[in-house]
Amino acid sequence: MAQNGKLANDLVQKLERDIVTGVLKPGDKLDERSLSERFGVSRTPVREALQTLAGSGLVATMPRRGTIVASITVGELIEMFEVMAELEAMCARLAARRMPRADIENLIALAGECDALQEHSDADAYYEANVSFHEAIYAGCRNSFLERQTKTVRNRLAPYRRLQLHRPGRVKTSNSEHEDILNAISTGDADTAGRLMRQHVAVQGEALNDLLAIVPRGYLEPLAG
Amino acid sequence: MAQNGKLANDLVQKLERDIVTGVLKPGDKLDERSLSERFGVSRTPVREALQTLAGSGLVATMPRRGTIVASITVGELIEMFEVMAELEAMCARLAARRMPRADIENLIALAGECDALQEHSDADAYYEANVSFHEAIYAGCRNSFLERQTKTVRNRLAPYRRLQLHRPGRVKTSNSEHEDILNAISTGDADTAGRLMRQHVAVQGEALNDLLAIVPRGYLEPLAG
DNA sequence: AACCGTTAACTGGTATACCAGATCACATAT
DNA sequence: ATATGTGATCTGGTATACCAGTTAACGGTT
Repeated sequence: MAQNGKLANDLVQKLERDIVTGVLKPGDKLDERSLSERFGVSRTPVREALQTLAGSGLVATMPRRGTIVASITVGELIEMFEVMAELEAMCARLAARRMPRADIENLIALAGECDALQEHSDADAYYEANVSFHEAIYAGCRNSFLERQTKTVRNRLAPYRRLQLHRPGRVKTSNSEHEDILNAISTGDADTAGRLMRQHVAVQGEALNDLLAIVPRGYLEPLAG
Repeated sequence: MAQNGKLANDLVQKLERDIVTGVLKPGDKLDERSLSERFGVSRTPVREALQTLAGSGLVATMPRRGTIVASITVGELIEMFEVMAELEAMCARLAARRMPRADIENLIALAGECDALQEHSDADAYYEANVSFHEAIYAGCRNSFLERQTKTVRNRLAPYRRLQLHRPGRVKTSNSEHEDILNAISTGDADTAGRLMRQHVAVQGEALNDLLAIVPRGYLEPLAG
C-alpha cells in the first residue's frame, strides 16, 4: 500500500515487528538521529518510516517534541477492542460462507497446533500459533481489504493483547473457543461463527478489569497528558 | 493522528478535500515538483503529505514512477463496499443503544434537511446533507476509533459513492431508508438499525451493475495493470 | 516504413545542511 | 531552599543538492 523507498520500507517492517512483538514498548522514544545511525541510513528514510507508522497509529509524533511508540488511553483501548471484535466477527461470518474445504482443513491443523502447544505453557509459541489460526480466518473471508484492515487494528492492539495470555486459565478457555468457532465455520453456520468470534475477541466485564490490572506502567497514557 | 509538520498537514487537508470532492480524479498524476511550486513549499512537505495520503490509501505511489490518485479494481470496490456497509451498520447499531436524546433530535433535523433538499435535485447540496446525516450517526456510536475508521473508508470510497446519486430515483429511495434507520435508532432498536444501515450502504446485485455502468473511464484500473 | 538501440530528460529516492521550537539545567534573586 | 528566568542544547521541520531508475523520443538500421 504505502510504497515508499526501499530503505524506508525496510525500516517500517523492522520497527513494526519490534513494536508488535514487544521489543519496543509503548512510550519508548524513537529518536530520528539515533535510528538513522543505528541502521546506517540518513534521517530521510527514517522520517518516512516513522510517518508511515504514525499513519497506522503504531507511533505518535508531536511536532517539535519527537516520536514515541503509541500508548493509548483506557478509553481508546476499550474502543479499539470493540471494533476489533466486530472486525474479526465479520471475518468469521464471511469465512463460514466462503472458505474452501481445503483451507478449512488447514484451519483444523492450525487449531490442532494451538491445542498441542497449550500444554507446554510456552506463552510465545502459543501466541504465534494463535496468530496463525486467526489469520487463517482473516484470509478465509475472501475480502483482502477486510483482511488488511483487521490486521492493522490487530497490530495496533498487539502490545496489549499479548498480555492477556499471561492470565492463568486463559489459554485453555481460548482453545475451547477456537474449537467452537472452527465447528461453526466448518458447518457454514455464519451467524454462530460471527457471534462466537465476537465473544472470543471482546474484552469486557471481568476480563477487562483483569487486563487493565496487568498492563504495565507506561502502556497507558495518564489521564492528564 | 499522523502529526507531521504544519505545511505537510495543510497539504494533506487540501489534497484530501480535492480527492474526496472529485476535483482530483482517480488516475490523476500528482507530481512532487509541480505541487511544491504550486503551493510555494519545498518538495519535502509535499512528499510527507503524499506519503500520509498513501497510508490512508487515497493515493498510490510506485517507486520511481510517481504518485497518482488511487484507482481501484472492481474487486476492491466490491470488497470496500462490503466493509463499509458493515462499519456503518456497527455505527448504527451502537448509536441505537448510546445516542443521547439531544443528539437524536439533531439527527432528526439532519434527516429533514436531506428530505427538503431532495426536491431541488441539487445533487451536490443533497450529497453534503447526506454526509452530515451519516456522520451524525458515526458520532452517535460513541466510539471515536470506530468513527475515524469509518470516515477513512468512506473518504476512500467517496469518488465512487458520489456517482451513485446520479442514478435516477436513488435519492428518493435513499431518503425513505433514512427515515426507517432514524426510527430504529430513535426507538433503540439496535438490530434493526444495523440491518437497515447495512442494506442502505451495501452495493450488490442490480445496484452494483448500475454503479459500475456509470463509473467513468480511468476510475477503475484495467484488468492488466 | 517498421523495428530496435542509444541517450537525454524527467521524476523519485536519499543525503545533508540549515532553521526554529521545546526542553532542561544552571544561575540568580527572593 | 525554592522559584523563576535565561540560555545552551537537543530534536524535528524545511529546504536544497545530488543520485539513480524509468520513460520516451530520436535516429539509425534493416
